[in-house]
Amino acid sequence: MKDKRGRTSPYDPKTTEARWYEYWESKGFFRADRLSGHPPHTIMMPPPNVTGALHMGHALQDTVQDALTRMRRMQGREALWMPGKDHAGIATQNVVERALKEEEKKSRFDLGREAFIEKVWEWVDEYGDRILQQKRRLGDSCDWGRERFTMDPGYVKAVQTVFVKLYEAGLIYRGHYLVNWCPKDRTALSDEEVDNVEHDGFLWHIRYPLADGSGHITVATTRPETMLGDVAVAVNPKDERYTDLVNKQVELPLTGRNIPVIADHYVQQEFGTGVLKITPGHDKNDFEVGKRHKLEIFSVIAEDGTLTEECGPYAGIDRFEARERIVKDLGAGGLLEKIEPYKSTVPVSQRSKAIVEPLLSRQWFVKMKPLAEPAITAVRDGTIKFYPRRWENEYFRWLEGIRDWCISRQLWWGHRIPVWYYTDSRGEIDEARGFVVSIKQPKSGMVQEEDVLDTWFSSWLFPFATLGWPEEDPETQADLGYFHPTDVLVSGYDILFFWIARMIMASLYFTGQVPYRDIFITGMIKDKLGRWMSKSLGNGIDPLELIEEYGADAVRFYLTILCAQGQDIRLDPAGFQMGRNFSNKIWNAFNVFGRFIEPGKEYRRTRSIEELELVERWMLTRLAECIESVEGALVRYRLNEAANLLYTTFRSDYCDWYLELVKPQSGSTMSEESIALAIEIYEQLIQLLHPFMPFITEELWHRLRPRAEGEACMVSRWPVASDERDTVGAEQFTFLQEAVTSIRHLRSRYGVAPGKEIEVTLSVSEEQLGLTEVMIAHTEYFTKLARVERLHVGVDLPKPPQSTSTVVGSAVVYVQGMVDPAEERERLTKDLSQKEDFLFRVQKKLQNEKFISRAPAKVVELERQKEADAKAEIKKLRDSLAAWSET
RNA sequence: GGGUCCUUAGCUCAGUUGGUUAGAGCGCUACGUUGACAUCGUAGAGGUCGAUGGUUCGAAUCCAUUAGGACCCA
Repeated sequence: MKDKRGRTSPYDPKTTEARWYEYWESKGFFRADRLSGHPPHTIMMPPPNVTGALHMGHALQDTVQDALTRMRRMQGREALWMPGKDHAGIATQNVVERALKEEEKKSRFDLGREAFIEKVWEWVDEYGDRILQQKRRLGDSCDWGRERFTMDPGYVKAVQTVFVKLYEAGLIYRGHYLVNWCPKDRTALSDEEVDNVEHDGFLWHIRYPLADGSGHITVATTRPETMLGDVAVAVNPKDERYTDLVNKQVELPLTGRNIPVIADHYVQQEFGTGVLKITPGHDKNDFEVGKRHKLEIFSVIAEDGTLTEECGPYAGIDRFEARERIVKDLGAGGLLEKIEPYKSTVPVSQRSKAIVEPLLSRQWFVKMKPLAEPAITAVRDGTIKFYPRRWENEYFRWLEGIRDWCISRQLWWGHRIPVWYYTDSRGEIDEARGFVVSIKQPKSGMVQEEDVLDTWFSSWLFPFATLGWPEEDPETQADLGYFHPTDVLVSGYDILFFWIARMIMASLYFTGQVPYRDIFITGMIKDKLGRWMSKSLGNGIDPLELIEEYGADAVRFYLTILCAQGQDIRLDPAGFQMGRNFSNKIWNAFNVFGRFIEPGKEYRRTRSIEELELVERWMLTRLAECIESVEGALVRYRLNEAANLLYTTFRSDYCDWYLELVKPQSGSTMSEESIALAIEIYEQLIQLLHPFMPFITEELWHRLRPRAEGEACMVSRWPVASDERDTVGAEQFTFLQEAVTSIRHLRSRYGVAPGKEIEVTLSVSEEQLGLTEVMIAHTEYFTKLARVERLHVGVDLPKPPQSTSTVVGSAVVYVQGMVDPAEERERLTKDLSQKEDFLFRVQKKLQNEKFISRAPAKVVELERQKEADAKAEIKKLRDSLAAWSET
């Protein structure tokens, strides 16, 4: 650990991380076994997409999950962190299609369904594990032996069983509805997969001539290309401008078709001209209007986004090109009254970014209301709790307004819907004969539904499908019974509806249990400027590069520090230096006593707390308090608080004060007893840090003491806050700290050379009499920390000649040998006025009768104490100042 | 249009159920290589907690209004 100059070299994560990960895994520490006899603690990892690569969101969420898992494991729970990966229908299909095009210049249609799926499997086999390998670099302590893929045979069975059961319960139905259609991916989408994006468009005012030749009516629309599918124009029944025209016929331009003018309250009079074209085949609202008025439905846009055969001269043209042509043709016919700029929202596919087309098609749906109700109750009655609470509102809002879920996708990669159709003599599907819902082919000759299921239709089963459901053998039953319900789900709010809420519905319906009791919602990671990280912006930060540069522990620790109660995180990669610096500090601190450790020797403290040094008693007290606070922070999922507490305790308490005082003078060595306590405290601190920084703590834990084969920090027993405390000693030490700080302050102000030794007089007040002895006994502390050569302590000592002073509570610290009256007066005057301001505020409070009568006694007592302290300090300051005025 | 969140030191952010003389990291200033650590230490500068009004003995924290920003839903 030393370089040529005899200096300790910085901590190098590369030499430890891979080694310890292999060690843990080879010892089976990640495995969770229900026969252990320990109470379980389960976390389900949100399964990453097989196509994915590790990004900062994973790094953050895994850090949280791993910290919770490791802490619980150390606390004696049988901690299962269940890993898996998601087949991610569209995403994966797209990736493989792209690869196919690049490598073989082929489309999936060139290969055909079977061969294409074969290709996808090859791809999954080759690259699917990449992200899970990357997660190992972070130190994730998941039970890899249980890893599940949402396309595993067992998982497939779970998905199909769920489909069949929901169908049999009347919760799945098939029907022709207007669905969100993505012309790019050529599949239906659920409402959740569609974003409404505002864009700058136009409002076209188009004249529809009246069939009787008595003029025209002007329609305002944002989508002229769909006019070919118009079946009516509509006005508001209250709109007097158009009352006469209702029930008349108008001629649909460019088609010659006659369509009626209808009255419907859906029409807003203020919008455009107050006349809407009704196109039930391509607009959800129009669809409803059409239903009310029993109008026909025309589809004029095909699945690929081009206009259909029925569109005459426009057939086969893409919808946006058709828009331009139609507008042009209308203009040429004198039917275009005006065009005005107009901001409207367009539905966009979250994945492909293509504009979604409402299209009439035959799809499969889940009736959600019956599933949603118990899920609402579970959160309402507190069975499930959100951290932070505010996400409950969002959850309720969605579930209370829930709409049926379109689960069929016109893709090839995914769970094929377990529905079978009869065929006719030519082998063609004969829909007229209906269908059979079944996992197995019900009859030879029957063919399976071509559509696959929405990816989320498999992910929503994750908490129980990964634990063996629906197998009924006793082994898996027992596992499910033991690990489910899980304890906490850690996830981002981006998949609150897609996944979190749906899991609750599925678990409740199929297992009768909630999937988890707590939901910890993390913030999302943004870039330095607050923008989402995305490939197209190129502003992503690769966690693996960060690990390479700073080490996994540093990355994890800094992410934990940032992870405050669901707030989004603006990430500045330079910030990870903090984590690295802290790692290094931990590493070097060990060296202070570590270099005196005799190999193979076991150091155990024999002294009781009464026999310890003042600083040791103080440190033990601080440690116990720290453990309590960390504990409290962790149960409330305040990981950032826990990390902060440990940071301060380690850095300022342990390193800056404790180690500075117990480390030996140059040339001498540390006593065995002293080493033993340093080890004891250090050991607990690194155990507490282990959940956040597993690698470095494991390494140091082994250097600390001789360890038996198979022991490890990660499976060591979590420290318990000890009763071995000395609050009186701790207070005395705190006073000493303040005195030292003020001496250092004076040294600094007077520019005293660091090596120069000084003489100090400490004048305490009568009430502090007890301190005198303690301070004298610890002159050495002053020497070590502030280079005080001689220390005089007494009650109300006079100001030594040629000295400067500062006030610490009701005590005065005089530092001899440095004097500058002007400087002194200035500083003391400033301190005095500050203190007087403070006293004024406190007294104002105390003079307020209402405060005395209404505030809790404890608070009043505290203020009284403040008043007394401030008065004592002011007195000392005045005295000092007076002494200066005399000279 | 409905809803949620954010606004605290130059920057990025913490701040339990209202009671601290409002904190951290980075940055900045001065000094410093004393046998753990310059990926460090010591000392320091820097904030009327977006604005206004209210509730309260007491407000960064609760309520209302308002300004700016982010997001979700329609």
